Amino acid sequence: MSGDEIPAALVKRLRAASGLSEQEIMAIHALPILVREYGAERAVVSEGQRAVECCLIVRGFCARSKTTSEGRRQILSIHIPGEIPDLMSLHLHVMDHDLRTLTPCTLGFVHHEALRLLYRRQPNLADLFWRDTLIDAAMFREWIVNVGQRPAPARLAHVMVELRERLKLIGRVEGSSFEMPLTQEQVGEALGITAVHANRVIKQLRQDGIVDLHRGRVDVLDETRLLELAGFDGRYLHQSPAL
DNA sequence: TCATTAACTGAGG
DNA sequence: CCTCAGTTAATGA
Repeated sequence: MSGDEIPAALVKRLRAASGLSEQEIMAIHALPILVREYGAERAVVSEGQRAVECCLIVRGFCARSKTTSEGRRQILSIHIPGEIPDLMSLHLHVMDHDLRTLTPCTLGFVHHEALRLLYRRQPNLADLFWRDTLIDAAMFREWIVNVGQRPAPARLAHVMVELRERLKLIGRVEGSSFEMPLTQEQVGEALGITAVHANRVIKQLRQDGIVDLHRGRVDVLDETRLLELAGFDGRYLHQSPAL
């Protein structure tokens, strides 16, 4: 990871939300960030822990999840480079869920104090992070509808389309194809189904000629039918600035 | 280790 | 009777 490229995806995302001044970009690049490497399926912060730093994803995919007393794990959200999944720990110090890696990851850690200082010096950035947190909450609402009300194929389709829209912000969609490097076990955890059933659903979408999930990549075969199946309405992502 | 598939089971419409 | 989904187990990449 070369020099000041650590917050590159973060800057891209914030830029997509609204303009960033040179000063604000410099302030982000000046953040003291401690970089650590993680393997796949590693705990970053766990429920009950007291967080003193926030985690910026530099490379790889992470997820927030909770595990029931019976040991069933539900993925609550998937996170991509440029995102700070545990921004809330700045105000809610004790974690109420787990943050873990899905794939091998490069993670950047910023102490809460450094973020507070940034907020004081760049109030516009504080607004942007606040906005980010609200969109995060909107994604949770959509996730609940997804897992609670959609049939499994539509659930998978919806997760795929949302992921694609977010990957677009950091320039990581290539034509009709994008990364979704989850194992079928992890797909099952996201959709609330077993890995075996996740396999059936993936197979069905492939056979129906809608979408192919293969070796951590999604290939969209039929955009129209994918959107229709997902019942996707991107309003909740609040990406279009002029509305 | 992960993905795939079959066979069986039961819930529910 | 049909669809959806969990369990178990075998097998392939």
